Amino acid sequence: MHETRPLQVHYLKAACSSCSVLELCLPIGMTGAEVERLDTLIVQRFKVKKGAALYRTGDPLRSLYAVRIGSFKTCVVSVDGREQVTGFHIPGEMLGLDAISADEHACTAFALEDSEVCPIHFAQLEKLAQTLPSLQHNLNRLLSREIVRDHSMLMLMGNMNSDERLAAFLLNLSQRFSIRGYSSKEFVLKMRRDEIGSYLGLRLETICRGIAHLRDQGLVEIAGRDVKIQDMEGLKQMVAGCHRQPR
Amino acid sequence: MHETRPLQVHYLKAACSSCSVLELCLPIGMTGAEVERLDTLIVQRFKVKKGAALYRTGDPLRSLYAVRIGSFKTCVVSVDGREQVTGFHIPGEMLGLDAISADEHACTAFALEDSEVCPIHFAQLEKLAQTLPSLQHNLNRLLSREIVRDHSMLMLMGNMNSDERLAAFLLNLSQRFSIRGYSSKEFVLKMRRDEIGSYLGLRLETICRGIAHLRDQGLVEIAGRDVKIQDMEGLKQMVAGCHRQPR
DNA sequence: CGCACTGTTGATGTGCATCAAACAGCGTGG
DNA sequence: CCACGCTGTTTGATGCACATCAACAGTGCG
Repeated sequence: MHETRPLQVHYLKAACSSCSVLELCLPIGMTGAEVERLDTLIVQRFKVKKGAALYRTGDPLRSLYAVRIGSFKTCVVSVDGREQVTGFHIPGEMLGLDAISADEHACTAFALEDSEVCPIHFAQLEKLAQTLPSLQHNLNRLLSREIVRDHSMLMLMGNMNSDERLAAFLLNLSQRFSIRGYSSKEFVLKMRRDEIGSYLGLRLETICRGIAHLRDQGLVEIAGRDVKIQDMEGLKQMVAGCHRQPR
Repeated sequence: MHETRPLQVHYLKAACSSCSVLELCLPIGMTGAEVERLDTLIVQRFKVKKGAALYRTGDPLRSLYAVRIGSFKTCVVSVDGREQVTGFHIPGEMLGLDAISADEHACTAFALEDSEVCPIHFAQLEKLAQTLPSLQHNLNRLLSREIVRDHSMLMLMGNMNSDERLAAFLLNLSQRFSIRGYSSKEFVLKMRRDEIGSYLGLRLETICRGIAHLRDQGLVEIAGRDVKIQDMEGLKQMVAGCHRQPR
């Protein structure tokens, strides 16, 4: 559902000097010299332990973060402490974009496993972007892509039944892994069932049953957190007629 | 739910020269001289008839649009033609931000009534933004604010029951009208029940029943499309404990 | 006036939440 | 080594919120 368009990987330069995944985020389409200037913003990568928060709702916006290794979930939390997962993030994806709105983070980002991020000082990024049109353009696109992604999620929440949501979720993950050079047919879920459930607007039990349904139809093979997609086309068809009542 | 922070109206200049509402969108915090330069981008406002599309999914991105008069809905449409309303837009709000992602519009914008918009040529806007840091910053914030708004909607879709969703919807509209100098307690819904339903992930009948419930509790008085909020605090409490199971 | 569109309300059905119980994996400590 | 507690996953039974189906009322317009 998210990021329906693949990033233009073939347009990339070596990218952000030594980083192996940043080539998938900000520097798309920038020249080597430009990327080197972007490089100066990134003071030092750092690690985040599994379960730890990279930032929390209300924290002042200092940096955006590019995931280098590992994975994160972002969630908004209500007054009474319950959470809605708003996204999962794998290497090459950017965290913290919603903080630009009010100069403070509007959600909390938790590491799903031991992870590593590149902080990108935002004030400096904005400043640099003034002199690098392509950088500015990429930032705009990154922000806009997040909006498109969220609209797809709204479509999912408003119009799809539980099995379709699950299929869409798996397809989306598959696609994102594929872009990053991992297998699109075999991967590992780093999040728990209840986190998938929150993300998709369902209970964890419903996720389990959905998995069973997809398995019964021979579409996937899921054991614990290991996923094997057996019928990609079948999954896609499931999402294509993406309404409660196909009639 | 959306736009939880009011725009900084008191910081404004006369704004976009002669325009009365653009002071609420892009030029926030810009100097008079800067606004005049922004002004050069807006070649001519134009009208959109009720029911007509301002742009459609797949249209190339030429301009962003600021709503000057009237109102719009934006929707994404699935293969089989059904739609999910992703937002409603009133004067001073920007349309088309999701098109930046791929240089083409990712949704369709319909006028809910006879309306008027200011097209802002995007390529020129980006170019101008290079020399006007505050303009660039405002664009970034606009994009980010849309992301925050969408995350609130996801929270709503994932965690609120039908009556709470309706209350949140009315409060949000109220707040936005208030920011724009209209009454926060009395306003007119420009959209149909089924459009509200699509937006909130509910059927139109459920919207009707929700309205009846809020009326029975003495929170609002709704006749047709005329809304009078009678107990703002009561509505807010309804949304505050925003979960299916307050326990 | 007649027709199309929109909104309201009632009756019925169902998809998913909820409640409950059992199981699998896994590290810890006796 | 096994017993254990803990976390996460799976599956079954039941109930409810909302969808669906249906009938009708109000409104506006050619």
